[in-house]
Amino acid sequence: MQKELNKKYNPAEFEDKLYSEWQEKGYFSPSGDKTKPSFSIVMPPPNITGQLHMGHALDNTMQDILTRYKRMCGFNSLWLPGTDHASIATEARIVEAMKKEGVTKDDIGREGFLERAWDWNRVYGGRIIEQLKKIGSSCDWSRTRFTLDEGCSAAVREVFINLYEKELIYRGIRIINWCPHCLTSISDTEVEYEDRAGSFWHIKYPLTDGSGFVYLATTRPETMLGDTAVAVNPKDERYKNLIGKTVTLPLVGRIIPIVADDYVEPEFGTGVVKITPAHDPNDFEVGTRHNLPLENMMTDDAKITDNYPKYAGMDRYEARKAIIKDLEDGGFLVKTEPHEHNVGTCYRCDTTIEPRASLQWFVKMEPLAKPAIEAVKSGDIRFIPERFEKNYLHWMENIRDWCISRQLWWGHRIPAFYCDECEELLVTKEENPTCKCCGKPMRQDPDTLDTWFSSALWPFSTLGWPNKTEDMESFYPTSVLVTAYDIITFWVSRMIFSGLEYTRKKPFSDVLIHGLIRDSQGRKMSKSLGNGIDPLEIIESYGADALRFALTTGNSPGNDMRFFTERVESSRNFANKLWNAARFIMMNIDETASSDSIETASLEDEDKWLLSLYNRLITEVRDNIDRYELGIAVSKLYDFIWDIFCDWYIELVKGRLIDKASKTNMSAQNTLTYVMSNTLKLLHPFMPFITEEIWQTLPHKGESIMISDFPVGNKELDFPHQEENMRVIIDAVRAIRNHRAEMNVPPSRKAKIYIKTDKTEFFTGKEHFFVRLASATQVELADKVFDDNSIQIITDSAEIYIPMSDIIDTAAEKQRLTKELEDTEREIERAQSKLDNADFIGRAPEKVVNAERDKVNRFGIIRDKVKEAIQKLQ
RNA sequence: GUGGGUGUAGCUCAGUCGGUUAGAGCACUUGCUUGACAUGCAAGGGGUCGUUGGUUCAAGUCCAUUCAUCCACACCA
Repeated sequence: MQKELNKKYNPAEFEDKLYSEWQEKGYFSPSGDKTKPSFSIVMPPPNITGQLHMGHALDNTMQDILTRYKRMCGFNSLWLPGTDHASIATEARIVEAMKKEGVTKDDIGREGFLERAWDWNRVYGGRIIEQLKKIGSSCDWSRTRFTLDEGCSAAVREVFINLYEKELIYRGIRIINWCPHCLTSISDTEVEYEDRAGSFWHIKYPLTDGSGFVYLATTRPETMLGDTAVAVNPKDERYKNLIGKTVTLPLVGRIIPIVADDYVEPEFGTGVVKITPAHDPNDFEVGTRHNLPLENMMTDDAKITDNYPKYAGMDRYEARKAIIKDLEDGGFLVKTEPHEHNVGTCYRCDTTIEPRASLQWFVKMEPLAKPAIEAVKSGDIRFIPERFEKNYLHWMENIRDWCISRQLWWGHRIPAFYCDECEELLVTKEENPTCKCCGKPMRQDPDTLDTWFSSALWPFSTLGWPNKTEDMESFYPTSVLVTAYDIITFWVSRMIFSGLEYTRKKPFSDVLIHGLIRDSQGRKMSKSLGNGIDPLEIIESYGADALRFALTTGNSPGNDMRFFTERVESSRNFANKLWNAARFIMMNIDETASSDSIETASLEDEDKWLLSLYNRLITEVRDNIDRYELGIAVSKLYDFIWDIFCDWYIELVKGRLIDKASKTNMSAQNTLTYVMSNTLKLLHPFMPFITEEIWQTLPHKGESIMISDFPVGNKELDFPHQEENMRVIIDAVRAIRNHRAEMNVPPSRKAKIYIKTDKTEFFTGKEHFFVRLASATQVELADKVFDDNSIQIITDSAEIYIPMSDIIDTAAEKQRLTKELEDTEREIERAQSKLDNADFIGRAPEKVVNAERDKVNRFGIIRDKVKEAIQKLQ
């Protein structure tokens, strides 16, 4: 034997060791065999700010299962890892850290800041990669990428310039979401809305001609400083005469027009709206239609500008109070009522965002969205589960232009240059361009790009695009993208339109969506709640295999899952079971036992039965994984290994194994070894470590289970007759155990059994099973009626008599038999009513009809025998 | 407001193309120092598949209705 398994299953002893062995041997890299089909996954790059959390653990476990499976199936397989610079999140963390040192961005300047950021990446970017290795991720680390590395940056510049030339990127003044804390614009997807209690302030603006007032209401009175009009609906009879007049803005004194616009709903509020084009997206639209000036009344950090000396420097909420007070004092405040409304907040820092007109770069979305919608509608790109297509399509179909410029330093700098002399704008790959008209050096745009701009290119920028690389050739489009549903709009949709636009190909064929891992009460795991469970701690206590198994079992695509430590425990117990089964095998086989083939000619029925079930398992597991039904695949493996292999097969053959002299000893050894070894292969994608450790210990050919061939279904291992035979035997054993348990007969109390059956061929030579598994002392087969003085156990294939009349309670036995008779009759009735139905006979498939006939027959036999048994008792 | 999910055993969840008597883990009851494993073995109890209707030979599964619950998107100043 190669080596022995430790008596105790202790994953910590071998998981890290095996991982480094795999890595050293280069198993994680693609085979490079071009004659084989390719399989590729790009890993959703974790942020360099991050620690591995349960979501990562699930996401990467799923990717690892698929990759290991495909690799074993012979595919030229690549799982490409990497990290994301996470522009805004990382910058915020660094600024925070600097604050503790009393340093600001301005103190150290752009260069100094970027130095710190790269240092940060060196420290924390590597950390998460080490954590990913802990869960067994078999990705090709030699291809590890970073969204801000040389290649990704080149791809970003290429795309930016290309889109600019196609006029799909433009620079302009639009309303954007401004975070006054992060001091940058953010995109619509990065805004989160929450309900907040607020007020509705009703105020009146005097008409300039002194003929009265217009009454309106607002939730943000401080923005009145930026009002450049008041609007009414053109169809609103009440206000028709006001259109074209002007009002004088209270507190400010500015004279502003009353305009007519359909946007105003007469039914809502007073039907009059104050228009603040620089601070509200809808007002901005109205302003554009009516050529209204933009009056920006706030600074970057949401304070009132110097244009309004009375309020200058006040924070927006302070200013609100002051303005309300002044309005009240001036008699302009009519009333205040409570009002709940949705407030947009920054997804990174939770600060209330400020809609703000600002000069930014945008991607024109409509032309890009069209093909992206088509690709999904046509089925070229498939979501699993399908329902997420709707989410995606809904978002794509209502998409607005994407604000991509950020007032941050950590990220891809926008490759646009300005000449301060002649206002020339140049978008170029050059690093220090000069102005075309005046020859002077140009100034680069200080802004960087939205972090998702580079993530959108991830499936191909990581493979070497825009260069025509071998990796692009072999692995693009990628096979499947695995991610959680909360990131479909942020990322998946942007990869789809980017891939289609720049590479003219879809970035991936399948999008496998999983849910979130919640805590045991169903809450999202979050830092603020402190309810997160650290996957690394779980691995330490239970092993990575147990964690992976727990995350996969009972999980189905798209659905959230609660995390219970008990579940990990039961997964660990399963690993322990497998470990001990392997130990048992090791103790009972010789060196000649073989794992790579099986000679079926000399096998016993129970061996063939096991092989037949194992063979079916192969097809089912393959089928389930191919359909991304990982949870189903894994539970089939669990059932087979625990119930079939351990609880039945091993128990069935113990006798043959112990008796080394028996003629059937060797065939039991071979079957055990063969099925165990190959079942390990089926399980390997799910539990890579324990399967490798055991496989290495068993007789095997080849270096590693990781690079062995995934089993293929084999017709020669189908043994329907033996399956039926063993079913009959197992049924009989169960029936005996059941009766004995119900009558509280301890296993130590052995008894003789007599079997009366038509199917003697099923029972002949199987007597020893009853001795071993059903507490029998002696088994007698005979086609005769046995003494009344015994209990009678009835299955569809036999009547079993156990002479124990002295210990049974006749009344209880009669009651039990009566209940059994009733149950049986109910089942017969149910099946018979189907068979009596001409439609059923006519329309149901023959197989189904025969199954029902068979049922009636089987239960009919049982019924008659039970009846007989009851009579005998009387 | 629009769209979507979920509702199955005490708890957490599976349930593939509509087709045997609806499953698992945990929990529970009973028995077992059976030579791999008490992280175990055997036996068992526990379900009107949220409600009501419909389609079908056949519904946990498909359709409609309604209740509960969760989420996404969009928002009226």
